[in-house]
Amino acid sequence: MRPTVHDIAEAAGVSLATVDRVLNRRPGVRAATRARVEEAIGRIGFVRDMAAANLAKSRSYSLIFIVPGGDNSFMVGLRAEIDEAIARSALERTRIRVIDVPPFDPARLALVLRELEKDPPSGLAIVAVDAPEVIAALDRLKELGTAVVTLVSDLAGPFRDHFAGIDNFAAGRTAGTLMGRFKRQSGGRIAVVAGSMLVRDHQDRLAGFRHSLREIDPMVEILDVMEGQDDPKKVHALVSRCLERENGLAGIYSLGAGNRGLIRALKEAGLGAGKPVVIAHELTPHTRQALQERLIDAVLNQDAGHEVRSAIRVMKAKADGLPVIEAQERIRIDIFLNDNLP
Amino acid sequence: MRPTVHDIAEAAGVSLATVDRVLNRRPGVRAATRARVEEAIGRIGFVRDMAAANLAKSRSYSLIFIVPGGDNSFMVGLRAEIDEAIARSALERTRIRVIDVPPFDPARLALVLRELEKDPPSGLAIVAVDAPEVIAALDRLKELGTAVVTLVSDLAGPFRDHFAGIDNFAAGRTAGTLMGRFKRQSGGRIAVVAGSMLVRDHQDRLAGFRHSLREIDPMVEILDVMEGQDDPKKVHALVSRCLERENGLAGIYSLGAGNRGLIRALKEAGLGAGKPVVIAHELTPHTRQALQERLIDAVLNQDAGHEVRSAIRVMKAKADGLPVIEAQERIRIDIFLNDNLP
DNA sequence: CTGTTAGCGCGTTCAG
DNA sequence: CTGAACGCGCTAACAG
Repeated sequence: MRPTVHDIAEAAGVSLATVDRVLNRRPGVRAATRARVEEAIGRIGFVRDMAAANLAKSRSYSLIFIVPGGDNSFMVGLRAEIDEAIARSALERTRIRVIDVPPFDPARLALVLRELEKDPPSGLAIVAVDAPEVIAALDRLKELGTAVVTLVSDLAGPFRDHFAGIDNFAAGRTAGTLMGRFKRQSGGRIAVVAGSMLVRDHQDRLAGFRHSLREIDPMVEILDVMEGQDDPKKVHALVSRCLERENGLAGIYSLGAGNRGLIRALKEAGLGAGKPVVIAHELTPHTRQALQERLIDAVLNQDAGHEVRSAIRVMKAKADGLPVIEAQERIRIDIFLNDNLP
Repeated sequence: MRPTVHDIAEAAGVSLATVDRVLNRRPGVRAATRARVEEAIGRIGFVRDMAAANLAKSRSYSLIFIVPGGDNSFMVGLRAEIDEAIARSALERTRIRVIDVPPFDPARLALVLRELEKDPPSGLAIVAVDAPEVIAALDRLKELGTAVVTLVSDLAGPFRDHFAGIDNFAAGRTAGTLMGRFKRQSGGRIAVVAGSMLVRDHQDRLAGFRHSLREIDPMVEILDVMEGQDDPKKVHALVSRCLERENGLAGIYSLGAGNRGLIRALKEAGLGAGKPVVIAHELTPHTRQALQERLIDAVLNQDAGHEVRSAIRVMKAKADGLPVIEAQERIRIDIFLNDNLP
């Protein structure tokens, strides 16, 4: 049988209340008594039963997710994963709420965060935009005791407790290597489609891609980045024009969203055997089908379900001051070919 | 506030004990009463607090892992992950025990399983060997109420509740596609090293590999499989001889363990630019370094830590008759290049 | 068949 | 500064 608070009390010759005060680092215990209790805790190897503690506190974690709205397939999938987590949350003393914000709107985001200060949640997971007012607001929430987790897009610095997302530089490097090795011959021109060069994820991916592709194949020519704003229509227009202009394109790297437009452009171009090697990000119904039809050669993915579950685990752990299992919370860069689709 | 058993009792006009009997499907309740209680449960939307229930029961899950001994790097890593889980298990009302068995020894395995019948654990995770006596023993344990999870190597059929491992056929297909696309020119001879063609994982991987590689490059010639018994020394001898004999080998697929031997043979051969494309399984310290030194081109991996944690979650859930989150328990086929190493 | 009561391990009053 | 007593949501004896 595992030792309990009673055992500590007995071993230290004090009462339960005193043990509790020591355990929860509350004032009102003489230093000597405290030392005695702590010694007893160490000696008998006590570990607190968090389940029982939470029951006694009737603690219920209030967790908030802030995600950008819009019809971006990836974000839609992310929302779906959060909804599933909400469905399960009743079982787990957890109240999860989602707040939608317009994409790429720091002012609005900061406003929402200020609102939260009135009733600070135990945890906040946020698809962050890198702006001073956002960082300031997060900082204040942290002061108020909220555990802050950045989701998908990171924000370097001390204003967050954890990042639930992938290493985008490594993802770009991986795409570069795959591109270099999938091409049938060295050299050639490579097109790159991004959402916007203003967000860090996309910058990092591009930098990684350039780096590793040039290393593998110095002869390659990487064309100017096309920015499609993650909008299928814009991406379609850009890629169509590019395919017309550039005869015999060797490859296309789509590092943002809006892949529906890319796929449509590829189909319309009706390329044959010499089709460019295409690498895209995020497994959605569209990219999945394109992979099966061999229109896309590889998809790099971040598992939104894993990100959401991980964010929840981390927020709870941080709220309780508990350690997290690093390996479990590492979000992998998934590589999908037509052969290993889930 | 969430409804509790008290609320049910009040709503149904019965006592707590009766509610408890209904909730736990225990006998001793008239059908009519039972119906009333069930109606009330549905009406007020009650969900049982498992943490409180487990506390009251002072339930503690006893979980057993059975893994083959030996110095195979992958299995060593698996054991390490189990040990970490054991270190955490004190916090989670879980007693985890590991039993080592000699590898590939069905008789011994069956014996160990028979021993367990005396005091059936709540859950059993086993790296299974596909043999009738093993299956029979597992079947009996299931009868006794043990949740059975196969680990790494599956056993098709109803004698297990869950498989914590990868789809090896898909893994082989993925390796085949990577091989076909990483080769600089079509055709050529490909060597395959396996542990033993008697285990299912290896059969499946080979079949998948053949399938997809032939589809991508029909001109390729796949040499006879070399069986190295997952033993570095044997693998080294086999590969060395093969490299000597086969001048200008286009690729090597190592679908088993013992990669230390493969790597040593590659180094000794001192191949230059025309070195074969090498694809191996399982990320270990050795394969990781070989990937960094560009001796190996890609490593397919199953995350042992994920497998262990997943097995534990599933055993607990099955023991409680709770549902599992399928997506969370799916073990991915990780693809590692030099760019995305964790 | 049904109800009463005493805990499970911990947190939190409210007296001393 | 310290201790006794009650309750969190649920289970399990033991009565009725």
